[in-house]
Amino acid sequence: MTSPTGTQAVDRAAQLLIEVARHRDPVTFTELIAASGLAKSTTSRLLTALERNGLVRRDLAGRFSPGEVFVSYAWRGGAEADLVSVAQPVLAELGEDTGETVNLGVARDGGLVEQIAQVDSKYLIGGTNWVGLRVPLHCSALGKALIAFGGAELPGGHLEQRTDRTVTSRAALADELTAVRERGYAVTVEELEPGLVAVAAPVFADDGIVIGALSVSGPASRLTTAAIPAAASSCMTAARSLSALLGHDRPARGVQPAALAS
Amino acid sequence: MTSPTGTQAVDRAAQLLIEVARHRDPVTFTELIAASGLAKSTTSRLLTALERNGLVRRDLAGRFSPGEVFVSYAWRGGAEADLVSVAQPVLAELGEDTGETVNLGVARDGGLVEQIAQVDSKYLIGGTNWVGLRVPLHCSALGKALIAFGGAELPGGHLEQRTDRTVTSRAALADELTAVRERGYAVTVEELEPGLVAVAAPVFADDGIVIGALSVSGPASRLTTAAIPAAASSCMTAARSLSALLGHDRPARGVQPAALAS
DNA sequence: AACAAGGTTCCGTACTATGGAACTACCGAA
DNA sequence: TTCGGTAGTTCCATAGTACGGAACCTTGTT
Repeated sequence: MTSPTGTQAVDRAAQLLIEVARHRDPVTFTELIAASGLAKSTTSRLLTALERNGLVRRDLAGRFSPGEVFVSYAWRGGAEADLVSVAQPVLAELGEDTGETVNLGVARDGGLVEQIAQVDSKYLIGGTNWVGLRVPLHCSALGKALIAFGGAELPGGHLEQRTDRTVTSRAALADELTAVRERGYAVTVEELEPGLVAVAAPVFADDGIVIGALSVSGPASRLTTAAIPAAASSCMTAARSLSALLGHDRPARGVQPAALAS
Repeated sequence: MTSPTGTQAVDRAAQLLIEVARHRDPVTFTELIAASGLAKSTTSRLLTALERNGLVRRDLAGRFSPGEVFVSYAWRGGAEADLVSVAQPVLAELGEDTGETVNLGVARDGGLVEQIAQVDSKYLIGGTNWVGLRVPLHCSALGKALIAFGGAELPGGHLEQRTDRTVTSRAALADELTAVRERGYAVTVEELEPGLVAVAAPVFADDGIVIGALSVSGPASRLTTAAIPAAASSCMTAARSLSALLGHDRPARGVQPAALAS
């Protein structure tokens, strides 16, 4: 059986590249032969081509890691820029849906979450521009969503009491995070700022790790206990579709290894 | 003229992929045709193959950005893990050369630099294990090297006075950074901790941005004014060879576009 | 020294990739 | 609405690239 695409060589090379990029540690030539099912000579030729183009790198022991092209993409922050641009339409739709301020947040060092994209509320009373703003993990909906699903770690030390409703007990927080995992979304009610209520849901990358969270924020007067479930539901749907755009739960990735060999 | 490598299709696809990965913004099909000099049909076929394998992504407007494989590599922190492993032999040699404690540092949020790899001093009096330790940019050699070459930004606000020799005036610091750029290396003499002297030089990624710095640290008794230039010179040499390993100043990257077309 | 494992190069053949042309889709203008 | 122009995909016969078995080289092991 042959693939009728007219790109056999490229498909094979791409699968080798993916095999290298997905592994955390360098991959050996032999492992690549096993994984692809290709002939030694073919594998050697393809890998040499990938190496020549800077897509893979060979260390002194002859093992392969992703090459300079990957490295400079990552250092440049390409993934985050990409996330913002891919997310934009999703944020817009969520904003349309709920009418409230919508934010995309990612974890930062030091137990903080930074808002990296925003859609403004349709109401006169709504959030200001929070892009670039960093808030603590433990008292923001974005932060709780990140921690609950493994996208961030709560730092040691004192948990700042931002308002009289801020949860500062680690035990209480742990219980709440369990609830977050069960529900699929996080809520903060006036824990960061009096009168501010938010819900958030996690965003997954294609390999299942959490890379950020999506939130809907508004005044306590609109996001009442009764209104929260609907907002949370929209938020979760949006987060899921953003995850899907990033390749999470993608049903089948191109050619399967078995189909590579003749 | 043809390349006698037996990998024409893979080379061409790799060049298309690189063109997409290098650009900060999405690239159009037409730009890719121009850049590669290939026929429309060939370009279309190759791009479809890359897309099918998750190496590029096509947005709604039909423009191309790096695909999920790049995104998840970057989010996973693959580049940093890679840096540590690529750097290890270079650090080891620098340690051998100078006998002092050698560190690799990268910029973190909040005006800090984190040491992510280390080789211990050969002497009994030397640095302890600093891996994971974060120190301020303005009073560490690593930090100054990073700021001077654009790899980090000095945060606003108060510059902490760690010792009586810490430079806390922004004007004085600016002057010193100019000197760092001219010399190619940074020095701190008892500015972070009494008795501790260090020199550092920047490490460049393949596209010329600064991703980290390499330092040599020791007690003031050994790293005297007279001994500093030699240590700094070794440090710069090591930093340059590490940069070279990362592809910086690589003379020619594989096949040139002109050679792609038949 | 002989062997084994890991990788590369060689070379004739088979079949994959090529690119011109035809085709489709979409857009803006008249 | 029709019309041209631009952007991109599919088709197909042909050329020539990529294939893989086997020979060969290199390095580490018994």
